[in-house]
Order: sequence, then structure tokens, then C-alpha cells
Amino acid sequence: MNERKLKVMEAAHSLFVKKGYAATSVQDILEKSSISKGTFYNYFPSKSELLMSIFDKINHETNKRRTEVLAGRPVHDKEVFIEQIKVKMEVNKENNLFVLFQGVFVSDDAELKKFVKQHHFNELCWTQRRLIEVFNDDVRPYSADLAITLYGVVQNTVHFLVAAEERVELDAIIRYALRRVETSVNDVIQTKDMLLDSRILERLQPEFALNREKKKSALMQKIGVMQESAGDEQRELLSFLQDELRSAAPRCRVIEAVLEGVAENKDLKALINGFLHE
Amino acid sequence: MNERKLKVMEAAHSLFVKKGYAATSVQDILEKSSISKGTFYNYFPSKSELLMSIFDKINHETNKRRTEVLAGRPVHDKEVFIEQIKVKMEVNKENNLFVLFQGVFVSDDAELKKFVKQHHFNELCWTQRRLIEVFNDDVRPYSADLAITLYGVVQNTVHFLVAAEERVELDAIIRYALRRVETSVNDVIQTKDMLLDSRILERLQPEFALNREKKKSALMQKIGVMQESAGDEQRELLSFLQDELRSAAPRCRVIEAVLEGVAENKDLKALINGFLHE
DNA sequence: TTCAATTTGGACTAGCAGTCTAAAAATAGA
DNA sequence: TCTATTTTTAGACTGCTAGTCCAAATTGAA
Repeated sequence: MNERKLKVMEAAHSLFVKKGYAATSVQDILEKSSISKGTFYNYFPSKSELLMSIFDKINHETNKRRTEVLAGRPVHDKEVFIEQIKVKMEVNKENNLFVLFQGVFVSDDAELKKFVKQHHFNELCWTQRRLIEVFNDDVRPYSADLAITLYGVVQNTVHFLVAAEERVELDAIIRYALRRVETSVNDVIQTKDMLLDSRILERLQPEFALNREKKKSALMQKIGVMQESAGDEQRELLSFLQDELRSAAPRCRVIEAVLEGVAENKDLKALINGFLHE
Repeated sequence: MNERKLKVMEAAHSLFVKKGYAATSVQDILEKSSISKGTFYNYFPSKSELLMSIFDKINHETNKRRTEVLAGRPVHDKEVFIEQIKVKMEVNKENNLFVLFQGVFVSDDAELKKFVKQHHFNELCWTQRRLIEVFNDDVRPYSADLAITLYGVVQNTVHFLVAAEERVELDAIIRYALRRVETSVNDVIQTKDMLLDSRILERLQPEFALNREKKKSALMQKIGVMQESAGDEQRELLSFLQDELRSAAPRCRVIEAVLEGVAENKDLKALINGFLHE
């Protein structure tokens, strides 16, 4: 991306964090980034499109950090899950997103609203998938409820503490929420207590991401299962496959080659082909 | 209050609900309520002060309805608690407060922000007090955590469903959240799992309301306990006392008179005196 | 040097919240 | 009914906003 454009985004970002979206005028951004109005509207069709670009950038970095956290560790590792949630909340806090997101809802900008809404759905859907990965498949029917519960408790607690100007101990908060959810897991499975259809979140996903993420999840689970009953060198191969498949641009040839070294790879091969080639 | 001023508030209210706070201009309000700009700024110092007046009015009505729900029923009745939460959420939904409250945070108006924040704290504090009343005093050390959890789950679920344009079954949501909290109650008491100091919410209350609400709560609990081990006519007297003390302007003479008919009334008399006469 | 793309600064539009004023209208008191 | 006071009115006005437009200046590459 244009280096100049990036400079504008950074200037705007810091101003939004400091003063909030509405209180930051385009004029402020022009002065801070030393460009002219004409150039600004060359780069961004509007102030709200600029904000969306910034959201996109932040989100991209968040996802990258989340992937790094998971690298080389099993998907059912609770500590990984905790760290991944923490990544998001840290980013939210650093970027004052609690306030920024809210600022969006007041604007009349329908696109912007839709954008932020979709973001929220995606996060819930991610949480749901991870819950199924961390606990096991028994939790699936209740996973939408639990995702909303987990997200709600963490979000609400952080939000409250920020508003109250108290110290925010992210780690403690996330662990607390997860302990409550863990109890709820047993609870809802035993009593078959369900509020929302577990597929409600998938339905709200854009089609493409939905299929892709579903396949990815199935793959990771499959590999996870295989890892458990595998020897050391087999586990290394499987672990490598997980990492490679998770990356933004998986190297197909490498994966195919490694796949040859994996025992009982018929099902796996089919799944991976389905994932890699649409 | 001035009938004309009320008309303006109603016009503004409906516009805010329909179009949102930011998207409604003062001009719109003037046209809808057929007054002039001069009159508007006679009534309200600013657009945001108008919004606060509306919030105040809504809140007042909410509290009134909540009091009515409780009338003649014991404070530990779970159904009462559910209905009371429902009142708030219904009001929020009817008045589109999810959007309105958010709209506030974008404005640069520090007063308005503080106002909404305090509102949120008050609601959490109310939830906390009610949790102690509904479950019992053992829950007190964990009551702030549980209040935030309960509020977080309900709020988040409703908010999600509204965003997803799905049906919102308030009753089912609240009952679900309360079942989760109920399990959590046993859980945290057993494991002594505490996140936040239970007094954190009280500390955020304005001094006056704090003391008053504390005394009120103690009174209600005391009366509740007495009711359990009382005969029918005694229970009727105690029930009346609860209602009267809960009202906006308790009639002191009536209370004193009724108090004479209550057995073992020394402690109760002291508490009521403390409550009524500051 | 030439040519095309980019950048510039500022004029401009339309709309916003809020202020102010002089005149009109409503209200109350005698 | 007349008078004095208060309230209401319409609109001009300030200073701000986002976004459009354009001729002129600058830049980079061939």
C-alpha cells in the first residue's frame, strides 16, 4: 500500500484513539498528516471509509497475532484459547475500540454499521468454533449460547472496568469468564438447556468465509484426532500441516509432499484437497 | 411540567427512536413539535440536555413499573426478579435505547457521557442488590461478579439478536441467563472464586442514593425474614409496610400506626426510623 | 525535455448546533 | 378593558462540519 496513504491512516488512527471519531475532523487529520484535502479524498471516499480501512488493518493484525499464538500447539489447548481472546481484548483496549465502535453506530452511515455488525458476528462465530475445538463436539448444540455468554461476560467486565476507571486485569477476567463457561458447559449438556440454534451464527457469515472456515475447522479437528494416536515423527508432520494450512497462503506442493509421509492419509487428503482447491 | 415542553420531549423522543440521536436535527424537532428555535432553547440548554431529560423520564417510568411488579410479593421471589429485568429490557427495546445510548458516547459531551455511565452503574448496582435478595447473603462476596455476568449475558444476547434481526424472546433469554447465573452461584461459593470486590459498585454510587438503597435493602430483607415465621395477619401488615416503604413518598404516620400492630418490632422500628429520617 | 499522473490549496455547497434580537402574541393584574 | 410583563416567534447570524471541484503547481518517468 501507498506509504503516504499509510501515514494518513496512522495519523487518523492516533487522533481517533485520542479524541474519538466524531470529535476528530478531517481538517485535524489533514494537519496532522500534512496532506491536502484533495489528496485525502483521493485516498478515501469519505471519513467513514477511512475508519473502515483502519478497522480492517487492526483486524488483520489481530488475526495474525492469533494465528501466531496457535502455531505449533494443539487447537484444544485452553491456554491458547485464553491468549487468543486476550489478543483481541488488548487490541481493543490499545485502540480504544470500545469507544470507536460505539461511535460508528451514531453515524447515519449504513455501510459502516453493517461493517461493524459483521465484525461482531465474525468474532462470535470464531469464539463458537474455538469453543467446540477446546471443549469437544458434545458442546456443539450449545455452542452459540456459550459463545455469546463468554463474549458477553468478558466484554461487559472490561467495559465496566474501563468506564469505572479501574485497573483491567485482562488475564484474570478471561480466566474467570472461562471458568464460568466451563461450569456452564457441563450444566447445559446435562440439562440439555439450549437457547439459540447453534447454526444461527453460521447463517450470519458471508458465504465464502463460512465454507472456508467450516472446512478449516473440520481439517484441524481431524488432524488433532490423528495426532493423539500417532508416534513422534508422525505428530511432527501433522503439526506442520496444521501450521501450513492455517497460514494465509498455504504452499500446496509442500503440503502434498508432506502428506505422502502421513499414514492413513486418504480421508485427510480428500479434506485438504477440498480446502485448498475451493 | 409544562405541557408544551412535554410535547417537545415526545416529538424528539419519537424522532430519536426512529432516526437516531445524531441523525435528528434540532430543526426536525422544531418542525415536528411546531415550536420555534427560540422556544426550544428556552426549554433546553442544548440538544444533549433534551436527550438527558428523555432518559430521565424513561428511567423514572421504568423504576415505577419495577416497583409495581414487586408490590405485595416477597423480595426473594425469582419470578419478580425476572419480570423486573424484563421491564428494563422491554423499555430499552421499545425506545431503541441500545442505539440511543451508544449515540451518546460519540458526542463530545462529557456531561452526557457521565450521565449514561452513571445510569449503567446504577443498573448494575440494582442487579447486585437484587441478586443478594433473591439468592441469599452467602452470595454477597460474589455479587458484583454475578451482577456483571447476568447483565452481560442478557444485554449481549438481546443486542446480538437485535443486530441479527432475529426474534427477541425476552422471557426465554432472561430465564436462560438466570439459570446460568444460578449454577454459577453454587460454583463460586464452593470454589470461593471471586474476581471483583463486591463493594466496587457501591463505591460508584452517588453518596445519597447509596446510603438510602443500602438501608432500604436491609429493611426489605429484615421484613422478608420476619414474614417467613409469621401468621397470616402479621404477614399482611409486613407486606403493607414493604409496599409503603418502597413508594416514592412513604406516609410516615401510616407506617408508624401499622408498626404498632407488628410483634417484636423493636429492631424494625429502629431500621425504619433510620430509613425515613435520613 | 516532454508528458502524464499526482498533489495542492482554497473556494464553494449544504447542513449542523447554538446565539441573539426585535417584533408579535399571549397572559395576568387592576 | 386597559396595561404591564412574560413568552413565543422567525429568522439572521456565527462558526463549525463533510464533501466537491478545479485550476495551478509539483513530481516522476521516458
